[in-house]
Amino acid sequence: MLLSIKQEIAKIMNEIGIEVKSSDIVVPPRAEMGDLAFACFGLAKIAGVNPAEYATDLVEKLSSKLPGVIKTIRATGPYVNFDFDASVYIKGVVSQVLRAENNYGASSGGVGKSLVIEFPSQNTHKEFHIGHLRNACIGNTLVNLYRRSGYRVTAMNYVNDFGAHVVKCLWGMKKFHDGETPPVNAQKWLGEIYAEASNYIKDHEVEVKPELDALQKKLEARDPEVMKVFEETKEWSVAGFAKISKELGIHHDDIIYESEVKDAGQKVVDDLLARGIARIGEGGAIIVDLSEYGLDIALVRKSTGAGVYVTSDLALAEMKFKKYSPDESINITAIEQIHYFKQLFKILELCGFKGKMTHIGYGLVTRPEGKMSSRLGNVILYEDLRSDVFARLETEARARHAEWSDEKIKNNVGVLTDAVLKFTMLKHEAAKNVVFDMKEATSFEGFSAPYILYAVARLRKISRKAGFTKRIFPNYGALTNGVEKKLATMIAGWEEVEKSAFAEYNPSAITRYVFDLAQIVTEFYNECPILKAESRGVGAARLKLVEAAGMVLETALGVLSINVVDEM
RNA sequence: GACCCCGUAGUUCAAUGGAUAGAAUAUGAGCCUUCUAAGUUCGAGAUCUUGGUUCGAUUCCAAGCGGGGUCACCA
Repeated sequence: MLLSIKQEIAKIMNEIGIEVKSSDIVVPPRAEMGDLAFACFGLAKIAGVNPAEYATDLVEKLSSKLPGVIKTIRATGPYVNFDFDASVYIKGVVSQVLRAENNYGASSGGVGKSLVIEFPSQNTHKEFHIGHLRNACIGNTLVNLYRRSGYRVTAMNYVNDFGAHVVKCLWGMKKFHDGETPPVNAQKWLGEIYAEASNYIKDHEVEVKPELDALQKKLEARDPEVMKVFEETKEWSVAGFAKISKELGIHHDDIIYESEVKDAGQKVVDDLLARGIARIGEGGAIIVDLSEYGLDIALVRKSTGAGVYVTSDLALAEMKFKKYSPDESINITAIEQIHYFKQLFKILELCGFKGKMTHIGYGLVTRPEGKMSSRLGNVILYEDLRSDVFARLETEARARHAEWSDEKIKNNVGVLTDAVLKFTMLKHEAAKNVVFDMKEATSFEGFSAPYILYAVARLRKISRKAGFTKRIFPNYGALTNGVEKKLATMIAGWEEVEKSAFAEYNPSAITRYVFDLAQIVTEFYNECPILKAESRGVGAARLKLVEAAGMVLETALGVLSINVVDEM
């Protein structure tokens, strides 16, 4: 509604020869400036008149042509301000949202286009840590955003199951945990062993290197005894990841293992060499010199003949483009790989790949306490974080709801835990670091998931209790509080928030919006009674606003893959 | 050394070439016979420095200072 009003005003202005875009018409910073505003500086300059005069003039030209929803138009200095008829406007917003339901804000810009998005691309035999969690949250949100705008999306996971990390893990298992029975969460156990081994190796590199090299050779030679352990442990990781994916709402359409593309990658390197894109560098290693593009030199094969990360990535890209011919390919990784991806994309471009390739880098996630355990170093495991959050929220919930069954506590707190984790991972722009402060994240105050879910729970409660009002004719004309219009504008703002979050690959725009909306919902909750409204018509109209607000809140949270609860 | 990113209330984050730079926390003072006080109202508090472009710069440009990251055999 808000967007269409802007478009309509822009269209009317275009018709009388004034060149503006709908995005030039904005919601002004303060309510007394009206519901929409247009700044005349630019046009006044072109016309060679002073902006205030231009504004006065424009008001005169437009006043007879405006759509019905605009009650008044006035010049305030160099600005033109538009005021809405609250009744027409609120009714318009509410009916548009309730008609579109969860599709409110979705578009069809991507129909006919396709996209591959690769995340979180964790390794087997290693931990699923807090960084993977952030990766998955960003990935989920982007997948949802692309699908909502009509793209055919292939969510892909590229899992590295073959490399030095596997050797370290298997070595550590033999050295420190030989003969032990793995716990229920064997995936997590492997990750811990990897971290343990990795830390140990760092301090004892010289003495253990021969053992590691020997094990690597055996693995590469597919020694039956080593392969047996490798296959078994890989399966533990894979099964564990599947469980986590389910828990987080990740659905991958395709999972590729590095071992499947490793050999093909070497062929790509041969091809690069044959085409003169790559050449032989120091010590016989194969390199691609990208210094003319300001990207230094990329190593694509070690002097030993072994592949490196980019070797397999090149083959993966080839496979991706061949299989899905995407219009865009997106990779989500930690931000320090930004240079690596610039190199990879440049090499692909030199090979003739034409599709758009995007890398989205995210910043570090840490906890304020710093190191958690000497054995794990700074690694924060997803499972550990999750159970910490769960325990904290469970205490709260039990204190508030002594009558709730264990089952109910478990379900309710489970949803809340998931929401806390996801919201915290997405609250800042991807490229920025996040400090996971337990107290802040699980707090029910401020910029947090519980605050928002609480607002949703309250809205749902009103809807349940006010069922009878549904038969009453809503009296939008009697909504004169001001908060109602404010809420309508915030609800209507979702259309543009979704568009910009999508255009800028920025899930944090959604977390902020959801919080802003929850705040106004809470203000509305306090200011505008429904069950005890001045009249039944007012109550009915407000109930419509409650339903529309709830719909948009749940839609926006849904884009973030966050579920809601009925009660808190 | 080169390249990339960043610098906004005590702290964590927003925003915009334009109206009085928004929130959250922390801090001070209030509000529960009222649809859940896991809430809410009010107060105080910030654009690293110096130049430049502009009618207008926190935003764009340059330099400096400060922080982070990367720069062929690591993933």
